[in-house]
Formats: sequence, C-alpha cells, structure tokens
Amino acid sequence: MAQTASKKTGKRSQAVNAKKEAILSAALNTFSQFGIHGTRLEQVAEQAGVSKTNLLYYYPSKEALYVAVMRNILDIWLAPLRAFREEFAPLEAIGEYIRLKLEVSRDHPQASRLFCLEMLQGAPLLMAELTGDLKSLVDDKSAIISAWVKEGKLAPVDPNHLIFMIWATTQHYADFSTQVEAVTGKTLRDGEFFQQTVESVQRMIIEGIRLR
Amino acid sequence: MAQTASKKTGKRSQAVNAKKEAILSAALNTFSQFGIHGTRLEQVAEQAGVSKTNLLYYYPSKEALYVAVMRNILDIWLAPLRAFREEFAPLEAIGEYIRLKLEVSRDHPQASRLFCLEMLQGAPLLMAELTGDLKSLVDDKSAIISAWVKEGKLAPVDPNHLIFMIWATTQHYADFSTQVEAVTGKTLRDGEFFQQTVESVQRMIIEGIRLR
DNA sequence: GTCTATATGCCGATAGAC
DNA sequence: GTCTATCGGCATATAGAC
Repeated sequence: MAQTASKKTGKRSQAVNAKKEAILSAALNTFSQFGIHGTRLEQVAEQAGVSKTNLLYYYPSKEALYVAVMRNILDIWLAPLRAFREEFAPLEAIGEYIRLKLEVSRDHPQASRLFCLEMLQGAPLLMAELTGDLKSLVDDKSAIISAWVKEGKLAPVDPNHLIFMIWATTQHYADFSTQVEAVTGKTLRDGEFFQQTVESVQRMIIEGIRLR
Repeated sequence: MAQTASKKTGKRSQAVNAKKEAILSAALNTFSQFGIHGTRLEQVAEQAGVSKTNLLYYYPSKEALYVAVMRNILDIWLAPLRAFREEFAPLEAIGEYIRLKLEVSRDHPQASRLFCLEMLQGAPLLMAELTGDLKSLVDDKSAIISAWVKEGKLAPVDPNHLIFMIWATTQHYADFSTQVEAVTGKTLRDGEFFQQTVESVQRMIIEGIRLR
C-alpha cells in the first residue's frame, strides 16, 4: 500500500526488494544464456522462487523485466573503466584495469554474457548509452593514453585499439568460458587459473611477445 | 525426381542448390542477429525469396536448418587456425594469423556472431567439436608456440592465453562491431580502418605497449 | 499481494490440392 | 516442388476471487 517509501532501502519492506532482487538475478541468469526470446517467464519465476503471475505483478512485461536487468548490468560493466585513473603510472594503471575487468569476468560472467548478447543484436536497447556515456568515457580515457604516448611514457599505440584489445581479451574468459574450459579444463573460479590468467594477460599486453 | 545426383555440383539442377544456399545464407543472417528463438522462419524465407512452406520442404524443421547453418560456419571459423604453420618465423606466423582472423571478421561477421551466440549458450551443438577437433588443433598449435619459447625464439608466454587473446581481439571487431562503430565511427569494411586495425593489433601483440 | 483460471496471439509444422 | 489453408501448442498477459 504505502508507496511513499524512498527508492533505496526504502520502507517498502525488505521482503519486496529482496523478491525483486531475486527475480532480477534469476532473469539475468536465463536471459544471458538463452536470450530474451529463448527464456520463458515461468523458468525465471521458478528460479526466483515466485509464481509467474507474481513475477508479472512486479515487472509488468517480459520486456520491462529485460530492460530492468540491462540497466543493472551496465554499471557493473562500466565500473572498471570509470576506475581507470591517470594519477597512476601508465603501466600500473593499465595492469590494474586488466585485473579489474578479469574480476568482473570471474564474478559477473552472466552480466558480461548478456552485454555481449545485446551487442550481437546491434544493441537496440543500449545504443543511446553507447554513443553517449560510453563514447565520452572512452574518449576521456583515450586522451589519457594518448597523452602518455606523447610524453614518451608508452609505446606508440592507438588508444582505441588498445582499449578494444583489453575489453575483448578480458571478456573472453566470461563470454567464451565454455571454449576456455574445453581447451584448458579450467575456469576463472579456479583461483590458481585466475591468477595465472591475470599475469599472462598483463604481461602479454604490456611486454608483447617479441623476445627482448 | 532424380535423386541420383551427387552431392556437390550434382545434376540435381543448379537451381535447387542455389535455393538451398540462399536459404542458408538468409538463415545465417537472422540466426546470428536474433538467435534461434528470436528468428521467425517466415523472415528467413522472405529474405531468401522463398515461401515458408517451401523452406520447410528443404529443411524439415527449424532446428535442422540451424544445424545445417552451424555446420557450414565451423569451417570458416577454423580455417585460419588450420593455416597456422610452424615453417614460418614465429612472429611472421602469428602476424599472419592475426591478419587472417581479422579478414574473417571482415568478410564473415555473421558467422563470427553466430559462433559467439552458440558459445554464450554453452555450445550445446558444438560441444563435441570443441572437446574433439578444436582441442587437438589448439594443442597442436600450442605445442608449436611452446617449442618456439623453449628455443628462445619467443618471449615466455602461455600458448593458450596467447591464442585466446588473438581470438578475442580479432573476433571483437565482428562480434562487437556495434560498439566499435559507436566509439570510432568506423567498420572493418572501411579499407583504411581495416589496415590500421591489422597493424595495430599485430604491433600490440608482438611488441607490447612498454616503451623500449 | 498472491493465487487459479483463462484469454489471446503467434509461429512452427502439416494436409492436401495442383 | 510449390502453393493455400489450417491445426495445434506454447507462452505472455489478464481477469477476478481471496
């Protein structure tokens, strides 16, 4: 009844928010594996421990649910790039960025996969954010990298391609985890493999593969 | 009537094969964008210039069509790795491999995307190939790279992680082309951008980003 | 808020004429 | 081989009692 509650940690009883969270989490799981059309609401409801009707009470339509999920994961995906700072030394900053992104791949693989899925479809929902927030964020960070190159602190690289390479490589361990597992028999959840992956990726990107 | 024709370039009239090709091509287009569940057979039929019923005459079910498409693209995807030879100098072989994979991203982006889609779902259809053909192929090439490292021809890198990085980075330009375009305003079909991408990726992987 | 029906529309697949 | 017509099932969404 009382809709007067604030949005965050509102009086609208912990239970309601918990339920919405459970639904979002379950939805992320299935959406990221089967896509929008491949998921059945009943499946989501079951996984969240609610009835299908009840789910539709909180999220009035499948698409509304999908949008809610997408909103949630955007922040997860962008957080590491936001944390990228020019105060650090170039190689440390980039090494740290690689670690953070790999942690996202380890801790939020479904978010990474859903993001990938949306991309494959041409990002019908995210287009605005891509050409707005993301682009200006990337432009910012690219400028930092360009400055480093100009100051002679970094080998002459194209900032955009460097960022793409870091994105691609780190997300690969989440999006293609099936393939990674088929080839290596390991997952990022394996602590040792995770550490080895971080170091390998950091070294390859920073040092390259040419013998010196 | 005459089903006696051979399978390839058979007497079964060019027209039939051409039609099946058109259907496969259209199917690849829509499957790669919307996934199996997101595509409607009518859409595929229309794009291929046939009726929905006619499509179902040639491919008895949606799943059969999907499988046929997947079979076709596997070879495209694997071709560059198969072409990877130890006869060349290490850095040339790897540079060439990068170029070939980027050409696939440019010339067959839909195949790359469908492959990605299948991966995201856990590769229900490709699992056998992943743990069989692909794994042994990767093991082969990894052994070559390992030998190069041992012989002091390459910096000490983990072969699997190197292969993953090359896969991820090159496929990124196909799978995330929406994002690439949003950020750079360019596509691989832009000849200049393609050339610049090949050189950037080659240099970053081979030289790294540390100033020398 | 949560439930049990039930309405509604879409889409894969089939029947059968030609 | 290709068409028109239609079936049948499934899944989203709603109605309405409690």
